[in-house]
Amino acid sequence: MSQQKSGHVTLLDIARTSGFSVSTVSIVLRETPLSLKVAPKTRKHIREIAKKLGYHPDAYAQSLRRRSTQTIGILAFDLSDPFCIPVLRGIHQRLDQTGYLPLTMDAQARRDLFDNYLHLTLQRRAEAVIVIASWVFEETNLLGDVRKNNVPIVILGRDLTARGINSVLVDNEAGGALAMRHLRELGHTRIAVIRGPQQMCDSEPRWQGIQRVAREQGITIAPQLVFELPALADPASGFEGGLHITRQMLASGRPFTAVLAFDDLTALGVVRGLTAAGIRVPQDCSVMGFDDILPSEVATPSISTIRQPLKEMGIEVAEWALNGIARGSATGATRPDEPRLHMPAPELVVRMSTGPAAA
Amino acid sequence: MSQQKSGHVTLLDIARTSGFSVSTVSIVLRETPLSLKVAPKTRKHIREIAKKLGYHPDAYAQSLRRRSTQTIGILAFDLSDPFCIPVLRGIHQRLDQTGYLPLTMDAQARRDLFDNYLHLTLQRRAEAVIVIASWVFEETNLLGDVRKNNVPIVILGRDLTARGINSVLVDNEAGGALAMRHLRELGHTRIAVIRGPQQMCDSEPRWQGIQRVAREQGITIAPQLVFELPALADPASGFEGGLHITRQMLASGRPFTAVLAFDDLTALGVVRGLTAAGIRVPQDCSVMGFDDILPSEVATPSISTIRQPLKEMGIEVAEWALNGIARGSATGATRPDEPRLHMPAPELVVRMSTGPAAA
DNA sequence: GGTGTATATTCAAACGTTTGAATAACGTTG
DNA sequence: CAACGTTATTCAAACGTTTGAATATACACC
Repeated sequence: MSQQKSGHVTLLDIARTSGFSVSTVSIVLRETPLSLKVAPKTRKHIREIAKKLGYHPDAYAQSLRRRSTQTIGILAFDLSDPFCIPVLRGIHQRLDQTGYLPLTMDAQARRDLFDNYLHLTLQRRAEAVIVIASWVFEETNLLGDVRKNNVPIVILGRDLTARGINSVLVDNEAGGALAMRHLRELGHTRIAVIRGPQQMCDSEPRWQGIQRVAREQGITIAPQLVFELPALADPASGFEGGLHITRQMLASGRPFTAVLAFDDLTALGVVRGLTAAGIRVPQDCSVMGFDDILPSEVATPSISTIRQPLKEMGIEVAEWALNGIARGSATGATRPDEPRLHMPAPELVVRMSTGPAAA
Repeated sequence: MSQQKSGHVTLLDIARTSGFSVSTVSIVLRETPLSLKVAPKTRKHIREIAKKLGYHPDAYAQSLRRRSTQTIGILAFDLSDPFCIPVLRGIHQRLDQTGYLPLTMDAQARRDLFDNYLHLTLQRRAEAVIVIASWVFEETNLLGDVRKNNVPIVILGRDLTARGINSVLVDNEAGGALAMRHLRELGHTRIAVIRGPQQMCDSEPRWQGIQRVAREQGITIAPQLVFELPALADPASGFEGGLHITRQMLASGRPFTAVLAFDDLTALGVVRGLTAAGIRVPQDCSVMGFDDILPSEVATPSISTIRQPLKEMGIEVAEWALNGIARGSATGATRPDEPRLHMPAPELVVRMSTGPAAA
């Protein structure tokens, strides 16, 4: 049998077994133009041996030689956030057609891991970096090393165009507006709002959208019915937050017929709180979420929500990364274009948790 | 400025900038024993230049030279299956201490992608492969090439010891028994069971556990109240299945006070079906799930379920992978030990969806 | 002044590939 | 038969890194 040193089958193993040189073997297996000039019999022979030995070209050696790793680093801020998976799906879909391999890393909402993985990404010579950061994302010295090694970078979930980074994120203002308009059309006027945590960049624009529609529709949102989630790193904490705030709302005694929650998990917490108090959803009170994650769909009542086109956003961001790579190699240096911003419109998903305002 | 060819900062760049040789720079940056003999002034100087230039060692060149990639391939059958994330977390946790980088790939429940990624894993010279395959996982020619390249392989979610592969999976028999015993202790005797799809390896042992406890407790499960989910690739299809089967159950008119569902999504489908028919959970009918995924926790009523120690299983499987690597390098060839099987006990999680049997 | 030792730095080979240039073998042609 | 074209295969350098062996310098010792 072949006498490999590394335990892996190499071109040399095939060369020795077949009696041809390493070059010939490479040419045949890579199907270089030159391989057309190799006798068909030889080609067949070499390919058979490669298959029999279970040969797989060494991506490391190939990359070193070709000076391209065919890799794109994907840095997810927290994979357990249901937000991430559809985005990844979109990225994969776009990348699968290209031969680029996504190198996915999960920072688990930890700043130290995030920085760590960023270094790893550079070490692994990813040709571009995609950052998925829906949740808290303290500024890091991203720009420094990534720029120095002129690796194109794109971010999904935050607007960092101010830092010169191409960004894709949902149009949160439009989303807030969509949610508010839906409740208004159902006849609700006394609407409680649970805003997102201050630190989260999504919070403010959603609130702006809500207020805009309120103004347009000539209704006022009582300040006593506006609440704010506490800042917590754990994305699942929204549920507890929603539950807790609902208890407060009910205790205050102030009447309302609908709750507009910051996200789906918060909305699910609200449903729990209302149900515990004997208030039926949606007959007695409507509840509105944001994000459209799996639990909203399978809960009973299912949650009406605002859907982000996550998959499409993933495709878009992958496209940008590929563009960045293409541009980089074409000009030799990424010229500092005006950074681009893409804010796709979200979509209203009407389910069971919203209904006409009670008389 | 440095005149790199590849766009990346290399040792050569640092050497030229600092006036020392590539070797010296490498020795200093790698902090080899030899580096103790390099003048402190020189060391400092070199390190500063490296930092200033934003140098990151090229993992590809390193791996080639060191003949070790410090990479473990993780092949998830479907990342959107909530089952996967906690497992990944466990794997990460164990691996983070070791310097090994998990190379995670999502086969999206597609056979072709799975095979594809397996090849990629070998090309990328992963030193071990972890397969996470909770859902359908048709036999592939895994064994062939992976074995030929003597890469240790471990699987989580199926028992493949018969094929000589170390396997970790929850004790499904015990889980089924746990669920059944819980319902029995609440006084239920007329229990409907929704079995998993035939093709899924978890289905049979769970069913065995259920039957064992039924026998022990001297109750019989009416064959008319035993249903089976259809085989579908989409892990989220359990919800539809549960809903559909519930409608059948109700239509049949046969009385029952509890439903033991194959998994959580199925249970959520059952709740939807029952609620739609005006049957209250758990007052009129209890519902039991299996898996403990996020939706079960945040739905109202939350779902009583059987929790798999997914994170611990991830840690275990990572441990085995590391062992496999250590052993391989020690002996030069993996000797065909008796493959190991680890079946951790699951845990009962009592929530809101189960209660005393109605009189 | 030759030999030895400690200190500081560099040489050069190797890892597995790819690929432009070189070579060999074999007609064909002038 | 020498010069040339094809055709089929191999040489050798390079990618960026690591590292055992080699070298160079200084400094003492007998």
